Amino acid sequence: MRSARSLSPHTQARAGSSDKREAILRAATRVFAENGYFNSKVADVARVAGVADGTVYLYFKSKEDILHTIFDRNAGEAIREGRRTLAEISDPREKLRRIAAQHLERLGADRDLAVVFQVELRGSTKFMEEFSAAGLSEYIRLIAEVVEEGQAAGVFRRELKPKLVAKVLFGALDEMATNWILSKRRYKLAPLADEVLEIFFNGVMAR
Amino acid sequence: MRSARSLSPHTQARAGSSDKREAILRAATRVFAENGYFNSKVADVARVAGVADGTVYLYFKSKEDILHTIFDRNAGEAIREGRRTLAEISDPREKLRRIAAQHLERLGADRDLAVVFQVELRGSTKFMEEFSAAGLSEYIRLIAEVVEEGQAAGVFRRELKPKLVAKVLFGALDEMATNWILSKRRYKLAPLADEVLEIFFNGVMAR
DNA sequence: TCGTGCTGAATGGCTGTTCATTCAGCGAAG
DNA sequence: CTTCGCTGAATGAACAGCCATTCAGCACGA
Repeated sequence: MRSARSLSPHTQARAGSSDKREAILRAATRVFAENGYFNSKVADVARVAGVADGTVYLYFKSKEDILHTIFDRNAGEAIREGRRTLAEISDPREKLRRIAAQHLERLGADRDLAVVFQVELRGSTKFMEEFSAAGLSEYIRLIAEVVEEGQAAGVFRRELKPKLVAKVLFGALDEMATNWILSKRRYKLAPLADEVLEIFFNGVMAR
Repeated sequence: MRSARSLSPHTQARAGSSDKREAILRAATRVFAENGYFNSKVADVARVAGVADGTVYLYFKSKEDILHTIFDRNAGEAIREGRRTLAEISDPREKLRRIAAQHLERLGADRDLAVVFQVELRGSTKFMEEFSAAGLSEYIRLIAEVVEEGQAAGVFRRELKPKLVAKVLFGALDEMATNWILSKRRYKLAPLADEVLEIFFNGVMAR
């Protein structure tokens, strides 16, 4: 049922119902991040969320549905934010700078969520494919469009393939995020965006 | 072919024993690639390898041990090959070119193995950490050393951090590999090395 | 009293691992 | 050359524990 939430009109129930769903999602993100999706038990998620095992199934179809929801929510929001940002800027170089910064800021702001995105969602070709089809390819397209725009404007080299350029940038940022997660040393992720872009824009060759 | 029956009557042991082990590793690579590590049953691996379930445990301690062995073998060989190649070349730029080419050639040569490396081994922080500690960090170091060398020689920009430069290159190559796996369209992976390097060396900005 | 959200013990299927058993092939003895 | 134990690699049915999912009932507000 889609609207399992519509409770009594004048109570604060609105918050109650939604609360549990949110609690489960938050708990699942933490539990999946800590133990890995396949090693996580639904019972663990329920315990951390402070609800009974069965309650999880009042809000989600299955364990996998929880993972999907975590992905959909955050990927959707990220792409929406990206488009919004692009609309406000005209310089292609600056557009890429903002996209990269947002990318790393978002992941750097929530380590558990970052782990789920960088690690757990990639743990099987099945997830990878869905995940790739759902959000990743659109994200790459977003970047590639900015590259084309820059090429048209003459700021980016015209002989490069936009899609490939986009993947290179994404791959570099992705690697920063994965390294950050695995690193014992705690450092800020977001500032790396500029360092990556410096290489991406100007290359490593000495002039 | 399976024909590798016991060769000569007196030298059977080595080859025979090794055969089964190899068969299991090959089968596991395929099964893990197809179904994902966590969704693969030991029984499936055994069936594909043409041995009984129990036989798997004569050669491996556990299901996880199989995955580890697949990783150790191939990562070890890749790093050894990398070092060998570096020893034969002096130009840092050419060194990176060869490393990148080998990286993509190796993965492009065996799709199942590539899936295991790009997807299955990253499916949990536990694997990721071991995997990172075991081979990845050494590989990054290998690249970073070449970068330092290039900086000392004045061919690469001295203001860039070698480790970070290495990660950017690795990330870009890694992304090429992952995309290649997920792509329905069949294309050659290895040629992308030069396209990635063109961006990596010279950047995307128009002169 | 009803209705509703929630509970958590019970269920049932699944799968990694074990181990009692089989048997091919070997060397020794005749 | 033939016979005969013996060895240990290989087998695969059975085990044991795990865990996603269900559902009969509970508590509580209206």
